[in-house]
Amino acid sequence: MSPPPRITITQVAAEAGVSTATAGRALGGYGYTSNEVAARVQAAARKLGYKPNMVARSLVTGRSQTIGVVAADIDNAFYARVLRGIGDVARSRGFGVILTNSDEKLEREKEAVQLLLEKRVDGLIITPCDVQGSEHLRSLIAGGCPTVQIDRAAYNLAADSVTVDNRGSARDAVAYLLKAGHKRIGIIAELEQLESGSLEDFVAQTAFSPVTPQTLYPSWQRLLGYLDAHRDAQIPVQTQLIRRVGSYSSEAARNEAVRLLESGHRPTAVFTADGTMSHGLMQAIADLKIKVPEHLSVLCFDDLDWMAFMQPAITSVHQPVHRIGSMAAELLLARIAGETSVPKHNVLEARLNIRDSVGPPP
Amino acid sequence: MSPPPRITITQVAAEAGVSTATAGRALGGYGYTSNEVAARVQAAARKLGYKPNMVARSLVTGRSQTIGVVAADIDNAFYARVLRGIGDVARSRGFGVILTNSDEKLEREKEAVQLLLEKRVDGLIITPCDVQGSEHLRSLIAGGCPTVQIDRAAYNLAADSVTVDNRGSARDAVAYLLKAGHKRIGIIAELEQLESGSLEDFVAQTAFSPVTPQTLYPSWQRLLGYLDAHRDAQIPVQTQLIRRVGSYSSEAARNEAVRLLESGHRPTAVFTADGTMSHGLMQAIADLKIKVPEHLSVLCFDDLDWMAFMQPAITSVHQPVHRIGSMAAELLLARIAGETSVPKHNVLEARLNIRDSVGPPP
DNA sequence: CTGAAAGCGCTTACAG
DNA sequence: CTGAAAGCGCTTACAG
Repeated sequence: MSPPPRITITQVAAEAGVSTATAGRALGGYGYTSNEVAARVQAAARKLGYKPNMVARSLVTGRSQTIGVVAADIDNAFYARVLRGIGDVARSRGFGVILTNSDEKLEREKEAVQLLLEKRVDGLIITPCDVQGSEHLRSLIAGGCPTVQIDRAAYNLAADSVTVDNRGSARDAVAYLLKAGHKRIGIIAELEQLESGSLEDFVAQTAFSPVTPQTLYPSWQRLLGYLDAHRDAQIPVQTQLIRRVGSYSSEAARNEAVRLLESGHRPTAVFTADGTMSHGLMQAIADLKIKVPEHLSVLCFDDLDWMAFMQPAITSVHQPVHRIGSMAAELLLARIAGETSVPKHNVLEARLNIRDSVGPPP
Repeated sequence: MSPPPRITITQVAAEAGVSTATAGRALGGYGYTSNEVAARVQAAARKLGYKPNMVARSLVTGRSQTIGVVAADIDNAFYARVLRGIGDVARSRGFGVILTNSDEKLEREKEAVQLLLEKRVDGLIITPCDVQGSEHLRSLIAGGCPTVQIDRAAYNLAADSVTVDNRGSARDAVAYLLKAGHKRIGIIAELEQLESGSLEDFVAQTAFSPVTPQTLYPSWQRLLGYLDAHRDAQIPVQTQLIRRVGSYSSEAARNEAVRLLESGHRPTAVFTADGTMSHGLMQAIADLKIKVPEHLSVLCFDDLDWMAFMQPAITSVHQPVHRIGSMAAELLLARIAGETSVPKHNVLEARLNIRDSVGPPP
């Protein structure tokens, strides 16, 4: 009933009649061993049911064969799929994955990074929840911990990143709606933090000078694409059609969407800037019993083709989410293995998934 | 540019002018220290930027403050949410979580368990992919590793489990459809493995003797509930309405649903036994342009209220998925802390989420 | 309350 | 190719 004592390499060595050093070499895949001795040691290990203790190995080698992940929220389908990509790569390379959630809270993120550091991960993949205040990330990297950012890239941080072309894909999506004849296109997006100035300032300012998108969060970058498309088509932007939800909450998005659709300025089409916003819009449409696309055209950022199951079908922008994860993991493992080229910002293309459902304005 | 050397407790001790033992006591939260010394050590630690090395601590204490999770597929919303529950509890108790995927493959599951064992997790939470052939789990537990099963419980395994009342909730759901007047109710479920005998045998057999549900997979248990409801209502079961998809694939479910809905025996209502099957059915309904509930009533097992956004709304069975995860984690942590009562099979209730959409048969 | 010593289970130079 | 010794960074008895 009591847990049987674990077998150590010392016991295997004794059983095989060799030193622990030799047993280690025969079992651990390092150093040289004669075939004869190796076989004897392996037989002894099998006989005793020896399992290596990676904790001890980590202590001496200084490497844990583990990567840490700080996701915003694993219960969000985007991160779930990203994690799948990470996990697939990690498994194939014999690495473990430690998962934490930040909930977009800086405090949580710091705690998570702290935990991962104490557990001595060999590197980490993170969704920085604040692209400005990333002092702890800076010191992390200064401390020599390989780090890959995902979905966002903190300003001025010398770390790799894997993101999607937010601005370009949003531009394409909105251009598609404009081309179908829509002139009043709503946008529902998170758009929480802005370094300074109001939304109106932001819109006015970008009409003249191109903003550096590096400093912006994905939702702001997607808004930029929305503005780009309007400028290209020479259609004026109406700020009351731009709706800031303020958080990644489908409930909040639903409320904001209802307000937009019930306002006196009801758009003829709506663009949602991420899967959560899309979720909220769908609820609002169901609440208000609006027919798509007869009464309203919809173009969703739809990470996982959820919306594809909706009746009627809607047009969507599809991100290569699994690829984001696998690419980040591959990059990180390369860094861990000693790849020392300068940090790269990898931007993946999103795909506009045309269906039969963007109609002309009613 | 080179990674600055890590600070160890030895250096902190030197800086504070005490022994490493004392420094450890002041920093590690064990043993006694005078306030004066503790303060001096903490000051030294802060000054040098000391971060404890949990790997070293683990080696000596034999505990890693980490739990391992073997999920079938983190990209499945069910597991993503379960993992959220696990992660929330783990974080609040200072534990890390190592995640692995088995993809319902026994080989993968074994590798995953092996990895977790080598990393010396303090316990693990697992979705056994085979409720019969669980020899490796048996030896795991014999080895003294606290283990909690989730979603399924392997036959005759002396380990805790957290599952939902599959049979009861399916019975209630199907009874609801029967009460609305439906007599031809299709069921779409995974129903892959069966110990022995055909589906027909299974149905015939349960008409007389109650099967022990412990030995069954969730999808079979839900089929049992389907059969229960029919027996209670004295409505004969038609086996051609029972569709075995054979895997947790929404694509396969879609094909099977199309076949069911295009067959000469088209049902007036369909019950889907899990989120993936529900997904597939929705696609089939869109493919065939079937109107719900005018042409077909639908009752879905809908873990995450995905279906709730569908137009029109459908009735669903909602599982307490986050709770499954948090409960499993709490149970596991209690075991790790030394709780030694006999293993418990915890069965959570699923909630029938009535909407306005189950109509009478057309 | 504090320190010297031993030890957790491995790997790593260093001799041979 | 193999072994004796030292050491990774902590914690744990054991004295004092």
